[in-house]
Amino acid sequence: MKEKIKVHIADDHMILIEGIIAMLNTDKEIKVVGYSLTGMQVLDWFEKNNADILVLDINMPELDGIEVLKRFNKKKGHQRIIMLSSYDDVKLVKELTTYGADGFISKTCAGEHIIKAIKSVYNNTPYFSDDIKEGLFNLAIGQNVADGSKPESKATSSLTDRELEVLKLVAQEFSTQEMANQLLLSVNTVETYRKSLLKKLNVKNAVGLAMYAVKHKII
Amino acid sequence: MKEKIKVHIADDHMILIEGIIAMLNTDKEIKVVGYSLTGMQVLDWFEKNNADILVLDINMPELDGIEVLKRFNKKKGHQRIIMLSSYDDVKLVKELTTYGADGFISKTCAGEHIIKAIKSVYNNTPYFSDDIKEGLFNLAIGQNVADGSKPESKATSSLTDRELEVLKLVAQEFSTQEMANQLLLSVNTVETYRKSLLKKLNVKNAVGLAMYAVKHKII
DNA sequence: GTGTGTCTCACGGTTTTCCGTGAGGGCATA
DNA sequence: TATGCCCTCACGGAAAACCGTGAGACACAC
Repeated sequence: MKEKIKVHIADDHMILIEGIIAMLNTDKEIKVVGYSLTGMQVLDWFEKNNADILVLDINMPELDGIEVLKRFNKKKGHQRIIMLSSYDDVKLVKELTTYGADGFISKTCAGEHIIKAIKSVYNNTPYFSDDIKEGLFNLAIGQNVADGSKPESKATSSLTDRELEVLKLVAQEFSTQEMANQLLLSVNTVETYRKSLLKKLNVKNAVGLAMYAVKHKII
Repeated sequence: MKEKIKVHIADDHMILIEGIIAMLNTDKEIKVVGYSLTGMQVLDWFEKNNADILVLDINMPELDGIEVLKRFNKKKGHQRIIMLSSYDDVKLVKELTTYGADGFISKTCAGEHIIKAIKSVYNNTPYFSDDIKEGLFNLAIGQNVADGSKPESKATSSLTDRELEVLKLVAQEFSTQEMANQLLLSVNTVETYRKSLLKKLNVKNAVGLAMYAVKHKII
């Protein structure tokens, strides 16, 4: 009998982790060897231990799955990573694959997909759950395919400190005037940052900024 | 041997449901007799079937747990309801208990708490998980207890169909003019809905609306 | 049949956002 | 030292959002 596939699970919901463990343990070829509730825990765990597969939730407080993925990639061994997405982070898929994600499953799909995904990526075959595929398809036919994602995500981390501050405040319903007071800046200056953000993030208005902040866990 | 406690589970994440089922089935006194992925499914299910306990997620698309709870209460039989909260909906606890919620558990706590909660409320003892208790405590000492939450959350699910449509569009960066075109309405009318939303949801601007939509999984 | 609520629209006014453009100072690095 | 990037601020104008108020039509419930 060959060795079992060693899996580590990261999600901020203990209940979900327990559920996945219970499910995975019904499969003879898979063994859960650890879990983490935060991004930091994941990195810590992999300092001292190892697993073949990391099932990684995108949405976690503090250090989110995206950030973990990025840091992981740098010193990546032979581990494969499956991203768990809570809402449809379809736009992120392309970007995250470049960072080394090997599979995507949405939490809304049945648990058996996790087992499928694990076995698939373990055999070097990327796995995408059906709704992710569908989302990608819709994205492709709905708008231009070969543009947005790249420059948009490229800009993602190219925000300056001030821009980031303003972005956070915008997403908290503050007006330009209020932000100026809070940051001890001129209203004009805050407006400049706002304009810069609109352009960089390629959104139409403050709502777009707020949604961006949510998606990227800036707030 | 006495009859098992019949449980119905409602959550929009299939994986979570499967996990909870796997866990609950390890307990001899509990039996999962059904599950739902949406609020509507819950109501439909209880039209034809019955359970002792309903484990109800607060955050579900379309008809959320709060609304289900309200409608449920009206024609409630002897069922007990345990609310599953994903983020700390501490402010809602008081209100939801008045609507008939018998227990609260946060998804961040271990799964065994669900079992405890089920047995507890089945014996007519309300159950609150530790972090919910802690949250309530912090709320109590941190700020005034008996204020805001009521009017704010009361409005929560009392949005009309049109308001909900507008809310969705606002959260997608559409301007009033664009919404008017899309909904075949006058700009004035759309503005009316927008104003109504601002008041009902007690937010300051479009960003507030968008954030509300995100929190309540309307988009 | 009288109220309650939703949907629809209007008007006038204030405030805020959005847009373009320009510009000086500081700091790093090529 | 020159180039580039960031931070800071300004002005003027167009567009949109925000605010209050009122009102007609329809439906449903008490």
